[in-house]
Amino acid sequence: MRIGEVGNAVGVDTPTIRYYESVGVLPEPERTSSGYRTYTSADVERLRFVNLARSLGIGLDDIRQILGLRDRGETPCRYVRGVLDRQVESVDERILQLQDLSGELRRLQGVAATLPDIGAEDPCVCHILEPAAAH
Amino acid sequence: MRIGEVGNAVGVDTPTIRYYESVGVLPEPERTSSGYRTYTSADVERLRFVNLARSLGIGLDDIRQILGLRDRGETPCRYVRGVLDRQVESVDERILQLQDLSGELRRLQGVAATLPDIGAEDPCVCHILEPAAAH
DNA sequence: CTTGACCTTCAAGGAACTTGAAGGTGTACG
DNA sequence: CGTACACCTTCAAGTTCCTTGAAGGTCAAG
Repeated sequence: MRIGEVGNAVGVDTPTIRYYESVGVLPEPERTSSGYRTYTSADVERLRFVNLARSLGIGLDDIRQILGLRDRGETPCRYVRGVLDRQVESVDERILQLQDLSGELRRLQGVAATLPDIGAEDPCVCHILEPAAAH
Repeated sequence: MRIGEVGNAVGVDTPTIRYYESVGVLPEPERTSSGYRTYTSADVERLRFVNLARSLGIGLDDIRQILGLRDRGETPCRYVRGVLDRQVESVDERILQLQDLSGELRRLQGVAATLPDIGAEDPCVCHILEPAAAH
């Protein structure tokens, strides 16, 4: 299988596959005599795993760790549990931050709807945003 | 006022202030004879505005636009409204994505809690994550 | 006169790709 | 046989918004 087919099969574009290889998340594949990369079905599964883990927001460093443990015949389960715990925590924190942000932005939209445009002679940058600083 | 005082007053560290200057969001300030940057209270207000807008997730390009309009005596209100609309949309979309992600991660935590560690002879990378691909 | 806090510049790093340039390969069609 | 055309190669640089580090100048206090 060539790189484009693999990409289509898994849903990852070709520069990204080469990038994963360059950072050591995927191994260097065999090549045809003309230099094209050729992949086995095991490679495809590995990429599928990487893609899944990325979609869960797991970083390439953690993925490399998990795969490395597995390659050395070890069981990455404990490590994976730790990664999941950290991940849930940071995602939930990020959600709270964004909910605050969304509320504030909507409040400002409301302000913007009732306010006229400021005049050119007005010294403040923006009547919409600046009262927000009063917080 | 020197750069450190300005940073303390607004809550932005000094490399970041220099960075804002380097990308054209803040103007080049006056210097003392020995080369230290000196800021006016107008500069401080401008930085305060930049910091507020950043905390709303508004990008430096948009901020530069808003400030540029203002500097040319124009009223950035219409532009600001557009930025706000785009921002609300993208933040809300991001929240939905993260909520999905959080649910999936919690589901996997549950799976991980009931599963034993895989054995070293097991061919799959991870019993915790891989069933997630069945989605 | 030295210590220490503060300032300067320039360069590189970080996360995870994305984009672009310049060029080789493989195959189907006329 | 030639030539489109899709696909592949490598290397380098760009993206976003800073952060960190190195190497060194300035200034007030003790």
